[in-house]
Amino acid sequence: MGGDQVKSSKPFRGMKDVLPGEVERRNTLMGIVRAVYRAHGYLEIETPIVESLDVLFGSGGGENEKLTYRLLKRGEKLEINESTTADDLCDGGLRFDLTVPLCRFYAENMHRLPKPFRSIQIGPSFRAERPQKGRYRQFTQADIDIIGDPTQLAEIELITASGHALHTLGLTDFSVRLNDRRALDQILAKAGIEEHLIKSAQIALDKLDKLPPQQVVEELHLRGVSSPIAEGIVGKLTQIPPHKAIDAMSDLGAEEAPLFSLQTILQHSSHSVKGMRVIVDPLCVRGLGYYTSTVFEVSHPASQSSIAGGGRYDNMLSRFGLDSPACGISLGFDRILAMMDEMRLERPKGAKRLYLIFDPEIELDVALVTSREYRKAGYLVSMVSHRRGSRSPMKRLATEAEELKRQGASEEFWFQTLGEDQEPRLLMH
RNA sequence: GUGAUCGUAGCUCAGUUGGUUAGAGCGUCAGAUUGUGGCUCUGAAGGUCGGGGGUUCGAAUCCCCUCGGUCACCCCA
Repeated sequence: MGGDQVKSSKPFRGMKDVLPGEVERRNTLMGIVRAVYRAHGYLEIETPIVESLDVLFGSGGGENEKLTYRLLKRGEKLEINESTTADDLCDGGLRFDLTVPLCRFYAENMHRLPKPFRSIQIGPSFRAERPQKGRYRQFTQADIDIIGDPTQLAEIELITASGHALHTLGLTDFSVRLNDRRALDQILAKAGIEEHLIKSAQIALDKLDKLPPQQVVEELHLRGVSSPIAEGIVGKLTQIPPHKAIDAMSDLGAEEAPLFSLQTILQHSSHSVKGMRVIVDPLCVRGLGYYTSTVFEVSHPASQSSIAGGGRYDNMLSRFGLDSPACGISLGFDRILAMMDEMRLERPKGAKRLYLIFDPEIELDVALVTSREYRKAGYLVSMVSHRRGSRSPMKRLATEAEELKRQGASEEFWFQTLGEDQEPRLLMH
């Protein structure tokens, strides 16, 4: 080490350290989500954070390729001199979501899995984007997926379970926007938009809930849609009354199959969770290319960006030679946490943390026995060594407890000084 | 990836038109005091002013580059 310059201790760009109090809180909330999902019959799995680029870019990669962290080949396979493109140098990458790995996992292990398979996956994904509020380069997703159910029952179950999870976290007033890509495709085709522009046009139309219509018309034009068509379609789509979306979509040229599907999902999921609103929104698009029909997005007034999203991706398993329908929804865990922080939602009381203050010179044995008893009784016990007569540790303990609470911990803090107190006394809650 | 903005002690920030040894509060450490624990008093430690280069007699302060944070776009959890 001698002579080396001191290294920066900051985390890598876009990455975050997580402090003890935050971890407490994350674990608590994650536990709630996990418990709700398990109660709905889902089974938790884990997949590696690294997948081969072949798997990750299986189809239409597009935007994903840019956002993927790649792993250099190792050893002799790494031929820097003869390689010309990044992809020649790399064979693996960090997953950018949990859906692609799930499909690979299912294809590999389906013989040992129930059918249909309801999975839970909670873990980090990585995207090489420029960091921003509510956008990190590493972020935690909590996914549930159903593989092997082609009916709308899958969507209904997913919406119900994730709504239930959000509700159990203490959230209300969130809404699920629901759409079917096939319907929007049909509407746009009917409106005269050329086949190859439909995808692009949808991305522009997705912004209608944030931008003024005129701006969206301009963007459509930039993307190659002629002005009269752009104005026409924007005009019609913005006039759709929320409660008659399905009828309106039918009038605009959407066919029966997707509309019936939407109707079924809407009907059975809209009253399934208290505090959750489900609406059909013909403008809900979602960027990921792999969705085939149903898409949904969950938003909350306290968060600018969506807090969950998902949809049906019936073709993805075909990458692995399977012909299975699949559908899933992903909670943006970090976003939900950040939002709940800002809302200053009341937190459920956590465990009791006890500082057991003792004099190491005369009471070590008593302290060890006592702390074991308190642990058995359910306390989280920290032994605090403090020589009798020296400065009281109370201030330090109080300050540290406050810091933990600031970070997000929700436990009660207790203390007991051996030789003085007969029982734990409340420090703060 | 494009654009904007910011970056001073562990934390929150001051720092006047560039001018002598860069400040405060909180926290930390030491000592004193306090008979109901986190009070009070005194003192101390702690800063390559994100990093590098330039302009200048002289830069935290002006210019360039770079790294990092924040925000918008893109896209998305």
